[in-house]
Amino acid sequence: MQLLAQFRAEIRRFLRFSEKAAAAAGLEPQQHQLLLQIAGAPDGTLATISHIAEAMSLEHHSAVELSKRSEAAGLVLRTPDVNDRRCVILELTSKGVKALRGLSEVHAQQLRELAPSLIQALTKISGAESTTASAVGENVKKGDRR
Amino acid sequence: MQLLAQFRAEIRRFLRFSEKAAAAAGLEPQQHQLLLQIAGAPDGTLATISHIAEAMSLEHHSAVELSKRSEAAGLVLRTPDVNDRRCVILELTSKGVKALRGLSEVHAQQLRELAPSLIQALTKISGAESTTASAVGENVKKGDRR
DNA sequence: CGATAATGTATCGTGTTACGATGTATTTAT
DNA sequence: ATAAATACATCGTAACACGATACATTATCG
Repeated sequence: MQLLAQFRAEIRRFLRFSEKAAAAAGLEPQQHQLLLQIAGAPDGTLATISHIAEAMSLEHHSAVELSKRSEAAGLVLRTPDVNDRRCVILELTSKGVKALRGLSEVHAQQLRELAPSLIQALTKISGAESTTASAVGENVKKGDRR
Repeated sequence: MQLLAQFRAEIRRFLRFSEKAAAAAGLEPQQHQLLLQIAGAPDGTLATISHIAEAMSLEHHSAVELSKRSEAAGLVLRTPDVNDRRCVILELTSKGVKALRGLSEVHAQQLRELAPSLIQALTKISGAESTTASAVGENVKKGDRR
C-alpha cells in the first residue's frame, strides 16, 4: 500500500521538477512535452497532430490546442502536409530546439539521480504488493504522532 | 533524446490509465491521489494538510482545496487536531477506503505490466543519454514518411 | 464513378485543478 | 508579552483537457 503511495510521490516529485524546469525556461509544462515528442518522433517520420496525441495520451483536439499555443509562443511550426492535406506537420523552430536542448539536459541529469529509487519502487511493486486488502486504514489513534 | 521522449510517453500512459481508473470509480484523479497518500502516511502518523502537500508536491492551499473537495465527495474526514489546533487531520471514510482498495488493486496490476519497460527506459537513461546535444531536429524531409 | 465511410484537424463551451497573493489562528521563541 | 514561525483558509486567475460538434480530405465499395 505504502509502496504505491511512495511510487506516486516519487513520480510526482519528478514531474514537479519538470514543471519548474519548464517554467524556468519560459515554457508551459505541456509545451515542453510537445517539443520533446516532436523531436522524439520515430526515425524517418515527422510529427503530426495525431502522432502527438498518441504519444502524449491526449485527445486529438487537445493536441491541436496545445500545438496552437506553442505556435503562438514561437516554439513550433505548423505546416499542412502536401501529400495528405488532412495532416498538419509539426516541427521545432530554432527557439524550440534551444529550449528543448536545455531542458533535456537537466532532465537527464535529474533522472540519473531519481532512477535508483524509482527502479527500486517499481521492482518492489511488481514483485511484492500481493494485495492491497491488508493495509488500508492502518493508521493510528489520534494523539500519538509527531 | 528519444529515450526521454519514450520515458515520458510511458509515464504518461500510466498516468492516463490512472485517470481513467479513478474516473471509473467515480473519483477525480487527484482525489484518488489524496486517498492514497492519506492511507500511505508513514507508520504511526496521521496525515495532515502539510504532509499531503509534501507527499503530493503541492502548495498547502492546493492541498486544502483538494481535501475540501474530497470531503464534500464523502471520501475523507477533516478533523481539527486536538493537540495542535493549527493542524487538520485527514482520514478516510469507509467510502474512501473502499474506493482506494479497488483502485490500488488495478494500479498494482497495471504497474506489474508496465514496470519492465519503465525500468528499461530508466536504466538506459541513467546509463546512456550522454548528452542531448546530438539529436534534436534530426527529422526527415517532408514527404517520405508513413 | 459516385455515394458513403473513415481519417485528420478545428472550434467552442465547460469543468478540474493549481497557483500566487493574501489573510487568520495557533504555537514557539526571545 | 511580543515577534516570528507554523498551519490552514480564501479568492481571483490561468492552464489544460475534455465532450460535442463540425468540416475537409482521402479511401472504399457497390
